[in-house]
Amino acid sequence: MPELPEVETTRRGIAPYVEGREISEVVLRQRSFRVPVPEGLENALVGRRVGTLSRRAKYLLVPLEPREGEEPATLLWHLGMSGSLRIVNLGEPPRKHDHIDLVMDGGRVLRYHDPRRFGFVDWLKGTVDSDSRLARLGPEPLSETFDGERLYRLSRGRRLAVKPFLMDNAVVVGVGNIYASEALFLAGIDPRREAGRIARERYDRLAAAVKEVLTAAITQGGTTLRDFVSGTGEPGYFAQRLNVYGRAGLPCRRCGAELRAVTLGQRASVFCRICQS
DNA sequence: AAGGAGCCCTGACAGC
DNA sequence: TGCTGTCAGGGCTCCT
Repeated sequence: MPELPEVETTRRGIAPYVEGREISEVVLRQRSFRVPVPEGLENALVGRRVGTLSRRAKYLLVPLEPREGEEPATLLWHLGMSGSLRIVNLGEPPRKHDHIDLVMDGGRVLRYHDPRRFGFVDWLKGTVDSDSRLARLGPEPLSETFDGERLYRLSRGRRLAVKPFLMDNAVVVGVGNIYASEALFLAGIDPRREAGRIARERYDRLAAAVKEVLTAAITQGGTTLRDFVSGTGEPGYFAQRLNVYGRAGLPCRRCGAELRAVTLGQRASVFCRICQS
């Protein structure tokens, strides 16, 4: 599923095929997503040239250069939990759940696929920073502004468990259930522990663990990148490296104890009672 | 005000 | 075999 590393991989993968290209046609086979496709999006896009792609949290930002007399605008694309964007050749027939095509000049097509339709694409006028969804986001996890000191400071007085705290987008973005679980394992912290009662030193370790697991996943994403360009589908490349996520009832890779599952913030949380305290 | 619950959606799987 | 029920997930809104 598209977590931050996969959104980043997607951005890198599609950029060479869309940046600097003009959108010649838009095919919408489905308008109903978590946010409906804005009215008139097709007309607004055709004839626009795509600028340099960027990413914020799990949002992919597609800037559109203005046509004559128009303002710049940006597409805000979220892949939800089952969405993917890939490049296909013009004329390749859509498969089930291939909902949106952006046909680029030169004959390549940016194709959006999303079985569960938890994702969406929205149209931003004006500056990206003014959008309410982006304005309240915390720092990027791989930036210098995210560190143990920030986790420590923001957690004081907070009584919720550390795992949902870490998944709060106001604290740090892009850390979903998988990476929160894995980072807490690497840092040796029990996911049920009250956020406000964790020492500074342990938060230093947690921040480092978040960076470590995300960096490793982005590196692995290189594999996904090639598959996605060649259109052969995505392998479960990261699954083999998971220590706790999806492994409830199985032995801990470090100590052999049976991994336990609890629910925190309506999310399944797997951890090792021996290695995490 | 913090934090929990509900909602959106469909495929995979378990249990009958 | 085919049905029904449950779960998964991010991020938003709505409640207490």
